[in-house]
Amino acid sequence: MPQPRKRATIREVAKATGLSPAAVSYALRGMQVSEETIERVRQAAAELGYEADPIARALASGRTGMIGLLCGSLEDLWQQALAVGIGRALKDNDRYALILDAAGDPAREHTLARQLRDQRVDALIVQPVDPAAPLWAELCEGLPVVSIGDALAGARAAGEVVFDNRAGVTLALEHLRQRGHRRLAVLTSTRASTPDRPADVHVMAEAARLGLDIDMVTASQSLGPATQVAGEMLDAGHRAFFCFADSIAYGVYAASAERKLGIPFEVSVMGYDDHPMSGLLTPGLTTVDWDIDGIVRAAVRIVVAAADGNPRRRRIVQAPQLRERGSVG
Amino acid sequence: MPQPRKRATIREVAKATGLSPAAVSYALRGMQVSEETIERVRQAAAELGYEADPIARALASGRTGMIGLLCGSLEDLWQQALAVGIGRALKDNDRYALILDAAGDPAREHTLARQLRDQRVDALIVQPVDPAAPLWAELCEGLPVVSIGDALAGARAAGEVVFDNRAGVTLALEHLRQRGHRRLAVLTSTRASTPDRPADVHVMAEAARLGLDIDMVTASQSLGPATQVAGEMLDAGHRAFFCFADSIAYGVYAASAERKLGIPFEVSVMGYDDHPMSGLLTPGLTTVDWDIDGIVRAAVRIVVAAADGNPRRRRIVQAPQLRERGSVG
DNA sequence: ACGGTTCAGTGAACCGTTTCAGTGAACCGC
DNA sequence: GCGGTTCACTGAAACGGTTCACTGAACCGT
Repeated sequence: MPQPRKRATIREVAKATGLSPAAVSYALRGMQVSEETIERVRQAAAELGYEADPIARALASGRTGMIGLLCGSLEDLWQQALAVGIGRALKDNDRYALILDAAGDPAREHTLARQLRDQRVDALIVQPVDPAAPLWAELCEGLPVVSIGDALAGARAAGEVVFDNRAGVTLALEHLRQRGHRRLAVLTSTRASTPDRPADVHVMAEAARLGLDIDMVTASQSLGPATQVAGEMLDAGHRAFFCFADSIAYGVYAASAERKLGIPFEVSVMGYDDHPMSGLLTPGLTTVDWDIDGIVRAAVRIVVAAADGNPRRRRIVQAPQLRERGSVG
Repeated sequence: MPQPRKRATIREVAKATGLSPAAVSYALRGMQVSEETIERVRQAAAELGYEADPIARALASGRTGMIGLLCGSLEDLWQQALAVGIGRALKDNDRYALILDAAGDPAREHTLARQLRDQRVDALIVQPVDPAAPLWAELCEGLPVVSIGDALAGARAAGEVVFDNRAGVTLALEHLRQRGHRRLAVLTSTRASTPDRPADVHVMAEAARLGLDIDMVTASQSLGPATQVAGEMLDAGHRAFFCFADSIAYGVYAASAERKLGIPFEVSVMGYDDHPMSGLLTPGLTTVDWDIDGIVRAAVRIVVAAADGNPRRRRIVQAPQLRERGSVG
């Protein structure tokens, strides 16, 4: 397709200043040239409306200045908030994010992760759907990867902001047990949709330890499907829910309302994440809070350092906090 | 940075098959070559693990297969939902989206829009913060642009999914008036933060027509700041709100709760958008529904056609619908 | 058997940068 | 005033594809 007005190239700037393209390239990045020449080049570039072509730059240099963000499942409101937060924080670091959505699908995660690498992102933040995939080891050599949520198995990640899901699950289940619930419906998320499902394993182990009788089923984090699944569990007689994402818990609210069942007197619900909307519901959703701002800050700090070539390999473990609001009777 | 295992290039595939690089390039895209050769090239490519480098491809051909999505303000839950929806719909069309967030800032919108063009996106979907910016005219020649929300002034857009904001505003204000409210606090969004603010103009005109006394102020769509602004208006004695985004209305809920003011008996709220969460609140948020699925479908259909080189220039006007749920007393 | 079309494939230019190796010239201490 | 650095800059080769203009062979009807 013919661009109507052709853009100025570096060669034209070179011609205009009587320098070589190489000198212009250096000047615009402030390397190896005299202050005076830099100024001259800047001026000429401004006059010609020249701006370096990011694609050509990426091809030649192998870097883009962008940071890839691969989300596990953007249906989830909490993950949406995380993505937006990371995007904003990166912007404050004069970087920008390429946001992609794996939609809870390991195969798609695989494809998109490679795609981001091929796009020459300087670093990658990933909230892995399948943290055990061999893919990560391959990616980690040659690209700094920061994982959020679960640690990447067998891969040298540049950083990790790990959720202590074991503690989070314990917190949630103990709370439910303390309130007298012995039989639970557990709605897990696509966030942990891999065969081994580390989070699910914790749930089963903890449930066993606490003597709880659980009925586990996977639910999507979008409201419609979550409501559907929650409804089925209600109809099956369940009255106490542990949802592995606040977004899923919202489905329990919706399904309960449809059936004229009141929360917390007839139905009890626990969430996981603490999305801002959870505090607005009536009653507020009791949930496990992961301090989203802290996660954003930590991940961005690590990833920006890594993208700049700073090798500090950090592992941050995020501690959960019970946020009691009244949805558990 | 040295890539540990170098990727195979097209020249290696050429060598392996005894063909020229050009022939391989054609073969992999199924042009001008015999079936037999195509098969041979495919096989060799698979064996070598060859995959075309998207950056080099973009530089040479000027296309990437990606579609840019420039959101007005991703703080807004509704716009988040829109972005996710568009991302998923594009995926179903074997395309993928590059999502960027203008954060309600026209200057940033300007920068990011050019950045997307420079990234060689095949087409652009934009939810303009400043639909009157001269930028759009410049972008539209050489790149198919589809706008959502407002039409782009003075630009030959490839398509438009326009919200009939005049009708939406009328619907909202008439509803409030009918319920007996004469004095309103209007919380507009950064979505319309340009000097002329077409949406704001509608509000003032309609308010004048209906004899309403309005007090208009801009609020951010994130919960914290929105709550802050709503609180100030409550403290100033306002008891009836028209919010130009459901996300802002959530702030009214929060601020009212803080002050122990009940909705709808002591405070009335109208939203604008209809985000799924609005139906979950108690009481449900009365709002103006824009049929987000329809918008997604329309925008994606147009943009995919445009990216494929199909020139049909469509303008779709979205009609609003009152979704009455009980937040207006 | 002949000019004219197709067909399958080639060679080289090109896309717009970056970067490596090198080149004078100026400058350094002694 | 001489070897050695540093400085400011240049030329050309990447980077990894696509595409334009051709070419030789096969095939066509007559």
